[in-house]
Amino acid sequence: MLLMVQKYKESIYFGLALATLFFFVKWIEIRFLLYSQNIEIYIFLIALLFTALGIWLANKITTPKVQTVIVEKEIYISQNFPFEVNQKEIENRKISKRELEVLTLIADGKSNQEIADSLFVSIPTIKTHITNLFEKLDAKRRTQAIETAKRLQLIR
Amino acid sequence: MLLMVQKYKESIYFGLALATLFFFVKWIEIRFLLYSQNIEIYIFLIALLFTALGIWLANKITTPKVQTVIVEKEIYISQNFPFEVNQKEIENRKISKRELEVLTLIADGKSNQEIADSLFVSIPTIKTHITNLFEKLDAKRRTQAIETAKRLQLIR
DNA sequence: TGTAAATTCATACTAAAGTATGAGTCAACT
DNA sequence: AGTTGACTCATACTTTAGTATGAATTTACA
Repeated sequence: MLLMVQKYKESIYFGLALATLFFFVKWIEIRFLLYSQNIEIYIFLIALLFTALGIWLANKITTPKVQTVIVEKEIYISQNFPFEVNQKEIENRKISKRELEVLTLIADGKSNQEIADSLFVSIPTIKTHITNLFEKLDAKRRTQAIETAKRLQLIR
Repeated sequence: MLLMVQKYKESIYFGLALATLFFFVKWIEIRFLLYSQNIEIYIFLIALLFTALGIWLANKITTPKVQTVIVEKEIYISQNFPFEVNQKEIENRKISKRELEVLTLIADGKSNQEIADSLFVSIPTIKTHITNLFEKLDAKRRTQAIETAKRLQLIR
């Protein structure tokens, strides 16, 4: 929407510039046609003028290339008092509710058997959840998953 | 140095384009002067052509506009402020220096292999340490050992 | 109503963790 | 010099964890 307004604006500029230059051109035309019949010089001057106009236009119109600079901002976490679950991170990593439950139980030091019993599901189910968790947390082991999850404030 | 070569190159481009367009212009001139005496249309076409040339040239010559966008990437660092090792508990449970090292690495999510590599000892040695740790921490698994150790403030 | 995501389960397998037992080395202490 | 505790290593074994693959079911949602 804004982009269209921008382009429209540039068109107006172009129109105005064209009009202004046309009058200027007319003036030159009169002078040259009066003093000289050398049409080539006349054309050359117009060419120069409109080349300049084109360059000016191009600089006006062209959208700047976007260079993204990533600045790493360190966020220090005080683990104790104001504990708040990093919901954003959980959503970003698409960790489901069930997976989060499993993750919490892993961090409590529970075995797969114990987790399965707690959630009234089978061990293969727990294993599937854990495998998916490892993927989402870039972890290779449950201990690593715990470390990452706590660092990211996904769990207490 | 290279920039001058670059500019020189662009000048050649400009010259060639100018020459080419001049011949083109001549051709249009002949056609239009033959079929029409309307000099305004002729000028308008030239204006358009050289505006286009200008735009093309500008894109060739000018250094691209760069808009720098700074994106802050959040890095979470658990800087647990008032952390103090519960030395008394460590002594009570007779956890040795080496065992504490191993415990810390376990909590970092390291595998036995990685821990062994870090401490320049063999895997069986690490296993022995861990077995002793489990005894001293009343833990059955490394995850449980982590949970207990953190709860007792033995490690960060 | 179809479809995508979440949840569940299974089987078969490999890899890693954990257990049990025994033993050697070394430094500190008596 | 002998004892003790910490640290080391090994071998053999069991158990648990983790991987791969496929599939059924439920649920939320356009």
